[in-house]
Amino acid sequence: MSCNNILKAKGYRLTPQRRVILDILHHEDAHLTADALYEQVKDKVAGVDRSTVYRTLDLLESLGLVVKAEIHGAHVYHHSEEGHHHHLKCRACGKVVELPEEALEALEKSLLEKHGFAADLHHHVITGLCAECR
Amino acid sequence: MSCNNILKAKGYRLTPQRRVILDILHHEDAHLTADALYEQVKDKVAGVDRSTVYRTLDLLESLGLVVKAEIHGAHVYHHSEEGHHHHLKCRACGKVVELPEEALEALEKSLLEKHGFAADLHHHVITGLCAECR
DNA sequence: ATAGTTGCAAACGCTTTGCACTGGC
DNA sequence: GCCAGTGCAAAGCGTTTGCAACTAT
Repeated sequence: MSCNNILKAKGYRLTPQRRVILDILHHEDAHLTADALYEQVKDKVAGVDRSTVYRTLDLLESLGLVVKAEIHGAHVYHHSEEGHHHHLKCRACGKVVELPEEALEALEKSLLEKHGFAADLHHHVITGLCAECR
Repeated sequence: MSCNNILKAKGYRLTPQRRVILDILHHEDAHLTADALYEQVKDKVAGVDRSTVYRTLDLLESLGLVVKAEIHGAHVYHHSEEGHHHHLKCRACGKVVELPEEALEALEKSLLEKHGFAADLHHHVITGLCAECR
């Protein structure tokens, strides 16, 4: 089911602003900050307000359509359809490398077995130095 | 060498404010927010300002005497003498469980071998559900 | 003496809020 | 027509800054 239909099915309205925000999030691979998203929305919908972007992101996150993560104190948003994965962020060059979900499965399992802790390791960001910057 | 001496050795002054802040950080096991630290400092030094707490934390962090971490968008500070460790934070009850450094060593090693990525896994926070809240 | 350090007050950046108006359903 | 959703403006929060006064060395 498309995001649009999920919204409707839950009784939320499909406004032009939400349409555009969903559209951008789907065509954008990067992890957008609220501000970067606002800058793009602004070009397509005249007069949008930042608060609308924030409110929409909150809504989409609560519906599980968007994932919110944190990279160095900055909040980044990402649509959640493409399967879970993780990120390696280089603290020197800033490059972000994708990491498949399997990379953290062993850790997830051991935390559950040894500590009874069900970790949310679905969209994790790990900082460090990449191969080129070491 | 004590923190006090490290400060002096680098040409920084040992003011009453810094003395108190260092004292609290050493006698406090928890991870303090800047605000929580300020509240404690306030009781010992009349008229301290928040900016002094922030400036001192920045200084101590830059000297490596204090570690700054992030839990759900809140910055927490922690003195760095007690060896590296990690945290499991329960998203339901908020409880924070300590995790020994070894728990992430296997992951660190595999990231280095498979991706050439030297991860900063020294004070990591993992969110999830603890044993009681699952 | 003199640079490092402080308190004050003001500004900051990001995010949230209250409100009356608008527009999707 | 109803009520969810919007733009606007203002406030909120944690943090940073410029500056004149102070003080540890």
